[in-house]
Amino acid sequence: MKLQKETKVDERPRKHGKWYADACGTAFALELIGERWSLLIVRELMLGPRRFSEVRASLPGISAKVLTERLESLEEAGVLTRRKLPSPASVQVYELTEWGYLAEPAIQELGRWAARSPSHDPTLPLSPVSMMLSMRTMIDHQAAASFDAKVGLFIGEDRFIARLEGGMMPIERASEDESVEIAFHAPLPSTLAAMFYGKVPFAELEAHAGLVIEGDRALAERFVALFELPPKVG
Amino acid sequence: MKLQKETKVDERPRKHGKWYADACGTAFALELIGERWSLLIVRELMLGPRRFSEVRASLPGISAKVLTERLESLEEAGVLTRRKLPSPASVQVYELTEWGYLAEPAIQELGRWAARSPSHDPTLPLSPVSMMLSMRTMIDHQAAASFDAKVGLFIGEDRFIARLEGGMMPIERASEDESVEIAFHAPLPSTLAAMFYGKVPFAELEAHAGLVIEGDRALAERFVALFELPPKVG
DNA sequence: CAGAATCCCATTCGATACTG
DNA sequence: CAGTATCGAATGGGATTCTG
Repeated sequence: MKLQKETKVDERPRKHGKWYADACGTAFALELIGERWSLLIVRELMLGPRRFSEVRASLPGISAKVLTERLESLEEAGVLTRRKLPSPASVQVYELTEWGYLAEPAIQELGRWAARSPSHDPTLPLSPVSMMLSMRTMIDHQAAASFDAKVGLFIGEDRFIARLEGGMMPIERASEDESVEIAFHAPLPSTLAAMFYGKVPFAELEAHAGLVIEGDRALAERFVALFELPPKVG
Repeated sequence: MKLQKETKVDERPRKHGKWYADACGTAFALELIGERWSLLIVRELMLGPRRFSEVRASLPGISAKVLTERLESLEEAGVLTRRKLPSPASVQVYELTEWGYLAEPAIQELGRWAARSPSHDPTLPLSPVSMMLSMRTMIDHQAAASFDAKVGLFIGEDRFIARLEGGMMPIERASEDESVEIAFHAPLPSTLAAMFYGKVPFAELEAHAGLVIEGDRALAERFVALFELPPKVG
């Protein structure tokens, strides 16, 4: 109960709604997720609930303080909720709200746009979740329409399943040892990036990057061919 | 030439690429346009080149300093260029690059998403450009496919022409007294918002909000019916 | 591990004044 | 009009410490 600080009368201190007085939806979006790190936190939760330390580990450079603050304001904005997992686990996780999950197209469009910049550097590290989301962004829906498959994408400890069907490709964290038609095991997200976007041949990545492919290789080739980075401008 | 400041060795001070070390396109987008005000500046240029003072006037609360800084970093990022208009005018304007114009879908998706928030307040002021962009966002492309028209949208001093054709609706600033099939004159952007999104009847806005409609009113009704805000979540 | 609380410096912002 | 210069205040955010 500190009562000092008489230099400012503190009329409506902050909470969102402070930055831009603008009815434009874009401006309002920026009030909600326009602070540094906010949108990347949303991105990390896009494929399911995560714990504080998991989010922090995926965001190189964020401090505990800032992550705490951002999680608070995102919760307040209704983008995510904090939830206590059932009994035995009993661990706290952060999960997007229904509306929070609807931010995916916006995240994708931003990524698609930035990827077309002449100055985008794709050699930096990448989180497993952002690699998965980029695949959902860059998939050729036309070509994928005639391709049904269940594909395992295993990056280090992170295990995902992509269900390709009718041109759509939802991705979830793999519950357990689910059966898949093809499985890609990679030590790092960037290995998959080299394969899907760099079109580096399987053999090379298997020899030098620790890639392991299970299942029909011709099918794997067809799957990889579904993904392509948008053309640069200029 | 101040040479003090030995407290920091200043290795690679800034320039974009500083914030997030992340190959994810979304993260890179945030490096480029994630600073406060940046994306709104891009928005204001989305319908054509503008002068410093015009941008400033559309962004309530931005200071000259910050606008100058943002224009510089956006130019550096390749999002916009500064250009001197031909001879008689000889005035400086800022214009998006080809790639800068490609940001529109990202801006739209952010706006569409935010508009679905339960806490979005649509009663705040709105710039003419953001009203126009929102119309491009909220148009029902299905319904618009069978509707060809040239529509004038005149907000105070700002004059726009929307060319509805094949479900698309490019909007440009009106060059002069171009002929249109319908024209809406409104003193404020919010008047149009009330009409297109609030579905306030023409008569009421004509009586109390200074709305003036030229052309076939039945056609105008059909046109207005093409626009609708996305449903709130919840 | 998840976070709250402090400390404290660097950066950023906005207001104002000034200039070509 | 289109910025530049300066200054004080607010904010940001990293590091560290503490707690359940």
